[in-house]
Amino acid sequence: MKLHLQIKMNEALYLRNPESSDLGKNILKHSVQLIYKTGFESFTFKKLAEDIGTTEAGIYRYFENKHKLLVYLTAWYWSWLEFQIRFHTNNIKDPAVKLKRVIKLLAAAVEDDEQTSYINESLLHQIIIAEGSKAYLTKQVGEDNKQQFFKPYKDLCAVVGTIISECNPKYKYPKSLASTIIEMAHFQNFFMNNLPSLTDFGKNKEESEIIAFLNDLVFTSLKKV
Amino acid sequence: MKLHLQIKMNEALYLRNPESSDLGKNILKHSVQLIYKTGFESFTFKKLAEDIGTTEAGIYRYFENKHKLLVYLTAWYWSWLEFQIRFHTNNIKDPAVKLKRVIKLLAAAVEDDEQTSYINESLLHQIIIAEGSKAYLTKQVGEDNKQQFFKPYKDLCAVVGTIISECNPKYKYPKSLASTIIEMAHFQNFFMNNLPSLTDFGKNKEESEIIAFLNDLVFTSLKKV
DNA sequence: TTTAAAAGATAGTATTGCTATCACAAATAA
DNA sequence: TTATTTGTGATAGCAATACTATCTTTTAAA
Repeated sequence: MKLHLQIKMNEALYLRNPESSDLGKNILKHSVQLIYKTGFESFTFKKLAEDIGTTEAGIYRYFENKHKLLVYLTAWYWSWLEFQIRFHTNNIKDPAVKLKRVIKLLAAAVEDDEQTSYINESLLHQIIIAEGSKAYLTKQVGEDNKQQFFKPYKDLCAVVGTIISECNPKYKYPKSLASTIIEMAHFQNFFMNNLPSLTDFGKNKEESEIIAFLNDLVFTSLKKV
Repeated sequence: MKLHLQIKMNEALYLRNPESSDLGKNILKHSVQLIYKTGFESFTFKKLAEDIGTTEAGIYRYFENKHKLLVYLTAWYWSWLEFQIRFHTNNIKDPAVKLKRVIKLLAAAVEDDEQTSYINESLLHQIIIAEGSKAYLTKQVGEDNKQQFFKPYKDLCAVVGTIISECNPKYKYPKSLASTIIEMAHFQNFFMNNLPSLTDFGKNKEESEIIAFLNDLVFTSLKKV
């Protein structure tokens, strides 16, 4: 049985649904590769078109601009990650065990799940680390938020926040702690690889150490006094 | 007595020292205002030149491109903040009291220190919140790091990390905790104002709550068992 | 089999991100 | 004092980016 996970995306993110055609799927696939390779700043629709073997105008029929495409990719990632979390924490009763699983899923490298789709999750994970926050660190964040572009991210935070509250119902900052561990799972990874003196993991560059750090951070915070 | 704080900047960040002339100082002053107003993405040297009343070519004589200017401004900010921290924690013996001061300085709105310089620290603080991470979230981060562009940021993290270690010498992640609280002081502020459901401060939007959250996070982590 | 939708091909335009050149004024050195 | 350097202003220009428009061909649904 070949299971195909379909993620329902916000329609305001695209002009034509990229999942509805080969060209659209190619846009997603090659944009992940190209952004990964060149970074978001020097990524252009022209280069993407050349990569795919189509024309610039062709890309513009799917996405209004590269910012929308980045928001699409990040939204897709957060939705996918929330599914992964629900799947891998299903039937776990102990919220602390659950939370540990979540932290591992957030901070561990993603193994590419080839049959899932035309999106390489492992590359996308790297994109989220380096470019993810650019999706919301803009002047249009308010507009974009009104259009619900960040719903998948907020949903994920809410899921994590709920587990935190299950661990300790008296803890006062479940949402902020949730967004902190999500952001730090990525930032500490970026720092470890690029500005290692900002972390304690510079020697080994092992993501297991990031996981240990986050576990320590979270579980001492949630310890009932 | 009018004290004038001079920050020694990395010379590779500029082509001509902006602190050495009126035009240069105007570039710094107006770039802070314009980036604050329009965001870094739509900020251009053309617009900046119009704002100042000079020409685009004039700006290019000082800075190679807008990325270098952003890195300059962030480096200036971190240097300035490190000075603030050293100044305001001077003679405090208890490292825990010191750390609390630091967290407050990181997370509290900056009151503009008019006589300090032609840079509006309060606006610059807002720029760091919204644009600061774009200084290093690029493909050139390795190159930029080699040229020591992020030294002020790393120095600040080191200072905070040292205080953390003074609080609890056995704590295993002083640097990562330092970078976490610095980043979160800014991100939680951005979230509070733009994506409030990612935080627990949405109702009141008081930065004192961010400070309380960070204090809780840090001091439970550092509690000796 | 017709007809509509998607894709390809090509053109064009405004803005961005620069570089180059020349003239002029002010500061500085001889 | 004159000569010379240095900074600034003004203008031009060019390649790349970020789109929009139109027309034709292919594909696929009715």
